Amino acid sequence: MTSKDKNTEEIIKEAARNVFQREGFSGARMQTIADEAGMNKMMLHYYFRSKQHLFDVIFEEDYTNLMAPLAVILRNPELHVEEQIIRFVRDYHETMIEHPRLPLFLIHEFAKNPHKILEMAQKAIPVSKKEEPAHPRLSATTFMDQIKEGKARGHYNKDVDARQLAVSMLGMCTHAFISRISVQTAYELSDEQYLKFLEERKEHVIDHTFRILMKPDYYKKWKKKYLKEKEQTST
Amino acid sequence: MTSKDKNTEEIIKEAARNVFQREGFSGARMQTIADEAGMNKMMLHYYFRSKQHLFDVIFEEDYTNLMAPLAVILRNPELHVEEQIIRFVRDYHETMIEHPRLPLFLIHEFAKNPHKILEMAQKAIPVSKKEEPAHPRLSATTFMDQIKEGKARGHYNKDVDARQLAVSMLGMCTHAFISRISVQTAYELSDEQYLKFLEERKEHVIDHTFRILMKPDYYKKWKKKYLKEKEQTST
DNA sequence: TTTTATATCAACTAATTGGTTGAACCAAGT
DNA sequence: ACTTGGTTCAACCAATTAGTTGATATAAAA
Repeated sequence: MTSKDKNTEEIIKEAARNVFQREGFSGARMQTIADEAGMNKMMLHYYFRSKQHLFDVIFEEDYTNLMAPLAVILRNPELHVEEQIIRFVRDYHETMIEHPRLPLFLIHEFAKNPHKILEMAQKAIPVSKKEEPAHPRLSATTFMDQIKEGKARGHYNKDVDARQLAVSMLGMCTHAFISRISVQTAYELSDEQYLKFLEERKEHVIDHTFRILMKPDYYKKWKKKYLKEKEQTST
Repeated sequence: MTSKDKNTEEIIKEAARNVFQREGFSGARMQTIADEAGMNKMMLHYYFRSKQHLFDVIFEEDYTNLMAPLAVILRNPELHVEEQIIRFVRDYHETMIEHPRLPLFLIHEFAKNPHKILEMAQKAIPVSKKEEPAHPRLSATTFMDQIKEGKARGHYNKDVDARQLAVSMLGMCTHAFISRISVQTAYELSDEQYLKFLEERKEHVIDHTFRILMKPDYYKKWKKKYLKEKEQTST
């Protein structure tokens, strides 16, 4: 039955996702996945042939569904940098609150197998025609250029480095998820409190990023406008 | 011979360190370690009994020698927060430029085995007497209190959250190391260029952190003082 | 020189773990 | 009823890998 097929396939993927994200590729055991899926080990091979293949399917799915859309925001030439940042940070947090182990999982496997995964990234994020196809890019010229422009207009700090800023922003996003246990232990937070911390963090990271990027006057103006907008959307 | 003993022991540890940091515990193979140490696999067991024990020795060594001293900076009641931040960020970068795989390695193993590693952390960083011994802490009350005081004096932004700031600072520190390949690929940097990027980053992260923390006027004053001091020390 | 303790290795064992087999099951289609 | 197709499983196999053995070298101690 194809309907039941699809179902068990999904069950397996869900279990595999959990185990892989928890243990990494080499730490994961097919038996563990089978157990958590509540079925025989054979099923995994029946539907996905090998551990490697099962992993690839899941990794690619996670990457394309969850990470790639985020990367795309920062390459969207239709959006102003400030809007790019706001959307990226928000979407990032909303996605990762649903998949808290994803950041560390992706980064770890990425580090262990850069070549293979860069290829996948290239497929998942189609490079726009104008750009050099030689090297895959993860963040964007657009982003950089717009910051240059903001400096010229006197809105942004002249001594801020766009590349350094981007790394800082990403770091601020990832760290709360990647180092969850340290943070939770250090601040003695329950799971619910930690969730609240993450929800709040979203707006803090936006704020932090803009404090780095913008000149004080422009920041104040932006903040006022931003708070007003937020109040309108929340009512 | 005890002198030769010490030597081979060090050789093994060095090889193991590399392999473990590269592959993680479950990805590492005893044979690989033996190969990279240029000796028989038996030697590893002769000197360190088991894979787990070898791993523990190295992990604890790395943690106590490299991470613990950094954590201690943020709990030092003798130092002003601003000085704490400057020293932490600098030391962090200097340490990790020497051991670029360490951050991801520690975080990954930490996430896989929080309980065991929290115990180790507790041993490595003796908790000062006044504090509640129940839960191990990674960052500090001192840090928090001083920021409160800075706000009261009107130096720091009232709406900055000390905990959020700490996570942001740590994230800004770690991310350049943890996501090296992404960053290097995105910006198309050679290894030397990446090293330069990291060297520069040190000062950027300090700057970013203070831009988040301080009110514009106070930041300007600090910056002026800071640049003057830097020029003096570099001559 | 002989003894003794440590260090080293090639070859082996034991345990783990990814992957396979062949039989049973089950739900259409005839 | 019975054939056919995909689905499921317990038991098995093969490969990998942590850990051991027993023999040999070496060099200090007697």
